[in-house]
Amino acid sequence: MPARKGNPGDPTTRNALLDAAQHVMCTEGYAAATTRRVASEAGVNSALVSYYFGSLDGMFIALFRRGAERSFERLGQALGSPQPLWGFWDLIHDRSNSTSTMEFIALANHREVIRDEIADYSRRFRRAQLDSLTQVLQRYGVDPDELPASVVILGLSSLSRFMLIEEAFGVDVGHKETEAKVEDFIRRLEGERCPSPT
Amino acid sequence: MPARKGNPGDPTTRNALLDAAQHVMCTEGYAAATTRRVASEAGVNSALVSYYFGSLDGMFIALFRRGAERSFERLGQALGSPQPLWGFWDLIHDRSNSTSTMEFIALANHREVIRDEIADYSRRFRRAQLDSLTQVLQRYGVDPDELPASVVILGLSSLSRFMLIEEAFGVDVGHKETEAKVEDFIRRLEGERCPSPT
DNA sequence: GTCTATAGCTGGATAGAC
DNA sequence: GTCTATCCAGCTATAGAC
Repeated sequence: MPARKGNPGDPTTRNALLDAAQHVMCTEGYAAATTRRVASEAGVNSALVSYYFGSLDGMFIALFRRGAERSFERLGQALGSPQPLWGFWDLIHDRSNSTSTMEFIALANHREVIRDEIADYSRRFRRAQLDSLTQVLQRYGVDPDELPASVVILGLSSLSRFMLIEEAFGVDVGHKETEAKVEDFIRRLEGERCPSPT
Repeated sequence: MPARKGNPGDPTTRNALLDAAQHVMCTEGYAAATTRRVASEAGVNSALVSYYFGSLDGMFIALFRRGAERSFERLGQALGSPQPLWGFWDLIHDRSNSTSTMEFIALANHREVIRDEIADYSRRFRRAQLDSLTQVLQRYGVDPDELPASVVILGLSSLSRFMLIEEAFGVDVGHKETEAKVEDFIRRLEGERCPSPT
């Protein structure tokens, strides 16, 4: 189950390295996440990246997995809440995940191990979404021929990611209207958004 | 109007360099598009990258602009055709542009000049889409309060890009159904897709 | 225009001291 | 566990020959 090789070591330092890697990656792009840069951001020596993760690839995979596990947990919570559609929309519409996802996609373009990792995770994630939202929509009386759960999932996910990317560039033409339409749609099925009691 | 600096030089070599850059970028990621790698792919010496574009950034900008100009032309053709919605959908659903767009977005994350370039272009592109599709939808009798042109544009663009990215990873759960729904939507407004006479 | 050569960096990974 | 020191590879950009 380890990313590749590397030592168990001190989880504090290990996490500090992953935190640093995430930060550098999101603010300056994956190419800036070098061993030296990440280690210096974490306040430790660059040799520790090899020690903990075996290689840079190992570090990226460990980072991706950590994020994926967190996302998967949050997906479960969102879909199990009293307002699964609102929960889902809020989850994928979370800005903090978007940048890092984009970087991993670009990274995957030329690192095979990363690509495989993301593909696996995406399928698992999508399956969970489909299983859950199929039941939810049925409960709401939505005709699955008229509007399949897969279309709802892909529609919400893609709109959310697209707008987040554009906003990162300072482009937001038409976003207000589109967001309003999405929220109208959810509201019709699930009622007004209630603040989560957590 | 030049990207930055650089010499006019031989347009054949210049284009060969841009072609090579595009190829390397799409197949191995932007980080692989180094002066040496690109020049060697183009069959010339790496010093020519500096000669033609002044710097690597200059090369990326020149490459982006070349692609943007082509896309802008094609957008005009698509939106001016007898079936603007089909034309638009086919244009954005073109696989060959998707990879390169993704790389530029990632690149922009840590190269300011690239980010500015993309932001400018995106706004211009969106404006043209909005101006044109607003009229088209009106002609089709679509109520702009019910379904604003901006929502149609963002919806189609985001779905298309999202699915193309996923397919690049070998993930296509739910794509068939979603594509079918999109095409139903266009068909209702614009009729069966007619093969372009060109 | 296109080349060779090179200066000056920065990178990943590892050996070995502590 | 964490460090220093180091090897070697690869990069950008430029000077100058042809």
